[in-house]
Amino acid sequence: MSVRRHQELERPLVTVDVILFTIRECDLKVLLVRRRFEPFQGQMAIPGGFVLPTESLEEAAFRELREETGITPAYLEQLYTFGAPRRDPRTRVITVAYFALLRSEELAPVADSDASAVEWVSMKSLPRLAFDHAEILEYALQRLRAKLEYTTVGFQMLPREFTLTDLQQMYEVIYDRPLDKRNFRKKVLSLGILTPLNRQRRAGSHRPARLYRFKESEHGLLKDRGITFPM
Amino acid sequence: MSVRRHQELERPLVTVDVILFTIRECDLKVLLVRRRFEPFQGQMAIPGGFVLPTESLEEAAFRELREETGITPAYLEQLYTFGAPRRDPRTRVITVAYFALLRSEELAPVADSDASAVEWVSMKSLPRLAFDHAEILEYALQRLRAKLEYTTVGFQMLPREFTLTDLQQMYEVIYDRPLDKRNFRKKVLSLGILTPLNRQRRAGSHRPARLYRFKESEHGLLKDRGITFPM
DNA sequence: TGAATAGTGTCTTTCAGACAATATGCC
DNA sequence: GGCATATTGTCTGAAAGACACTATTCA
Repeated sequence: MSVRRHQELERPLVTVDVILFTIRECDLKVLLVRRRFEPFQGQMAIPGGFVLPTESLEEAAFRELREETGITPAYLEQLYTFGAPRRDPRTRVITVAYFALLRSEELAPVADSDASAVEWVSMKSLPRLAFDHAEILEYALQRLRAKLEYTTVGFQMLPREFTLTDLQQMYEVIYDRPLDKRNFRKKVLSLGILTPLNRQRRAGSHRPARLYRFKESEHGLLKDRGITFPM
Repeated sequence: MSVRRHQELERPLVTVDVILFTIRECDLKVLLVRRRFEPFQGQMAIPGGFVLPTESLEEAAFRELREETGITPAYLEQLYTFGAPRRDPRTRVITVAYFALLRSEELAPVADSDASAVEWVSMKSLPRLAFDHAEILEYALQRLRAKLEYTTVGFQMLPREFTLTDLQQMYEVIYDRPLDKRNFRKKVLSLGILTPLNRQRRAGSHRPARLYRFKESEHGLLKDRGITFPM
């Protein structure tokens, strides 16, 4: 069929939503906005907005996140496209969802924008969400867990310098189960993706912990395989 | 921003394209259509079309495939959404690509529809493709290879009854490298997902091969893990 | 010296991967 | 018997997973 014939068809709206995760207070948090208008006024929703005519989908994702929250994520990838006919009660809206990670050190003073109040919400105590956003978030969590098993994207949620305990806690929080400390460290260190630093972090009246850095440059972040948590 | 404010924005067209793979003549084939109109007239393209106002994206994928080729695939999942601003020279078109598998026994007499001639093309000798379809196809092949490693979707491309050699050849063709026969059989049989039949296939002046069936019912096709080819 | 967290090694089991000889059916 | 494909088992090395004690700092 020609494009011409379809110029008159009802064109759907296309939006881009961004699910942004980070680790904070030993907990997995997602960034949500509170809706100021109907429908679903007052409920929380995944930040997002319309795709502009001249930008790519990924550009739209970066822009919306920046506009709504002032944040540029450390990692961003396309998640899935949601297009059930009645997912928005007003009109047909097809949403390309993106999945993003933020370093916990860059939590920034979440600027709340013109249109919405922005909040970090624990994945363990999600409120009722607008539209089909609960489903989208569930899917994003699945993706996060899956990706942690065979890539090193998880490091994008840690501060640049971290302890092995920080790292283990990140996995434990996301998998929601404890890991064996010895096996975890053996595994991580054997991967050769960490640079031990000659500094330590002191945090109370106990032995200080060595700090490490992720060898980012050598690893494509996307194509790297080799991590096979869990244990 | 309200939907209202954006009613006037240039809305993109949204199409659904379906990359349909099967195994045929010991080769991985993809279903393509020859374009009858500009742009890219005469070139081959991935079958697809516009999403109708009341159907879901997945419904659109099934419908387009049926309309253009008369085929209903054994497996279908969303692949990725392509939305670069100039990927269609005429207007902004965002394409939700789907990834589908067909049993080789159901190759059917590919009905060529009103608008296009349909062909099975070897993945080893792809012609120049319309739009960004070469990129989409490359991505689909990556996904197919990845999925074969940790799911059993591959069985959706085999006839219902097959020999272990059939199965091994499928993996070899898709991975484009030979596998060890003994290790392959050991691995596959240990998974317990095959039902050996009391029948054999005779194919020439040599020992006949035992036939097997995939235990489809017990396996969710999507959530099943456990296969870890390659060898 | 007690409290709190950091750091470390062994054993067992499982699985991937290398490798070659025998079995069966048809001509 | 000769040809062509089907079928089968052992060994080795690597990695997963279970498991508990010592080290360091500070109050």
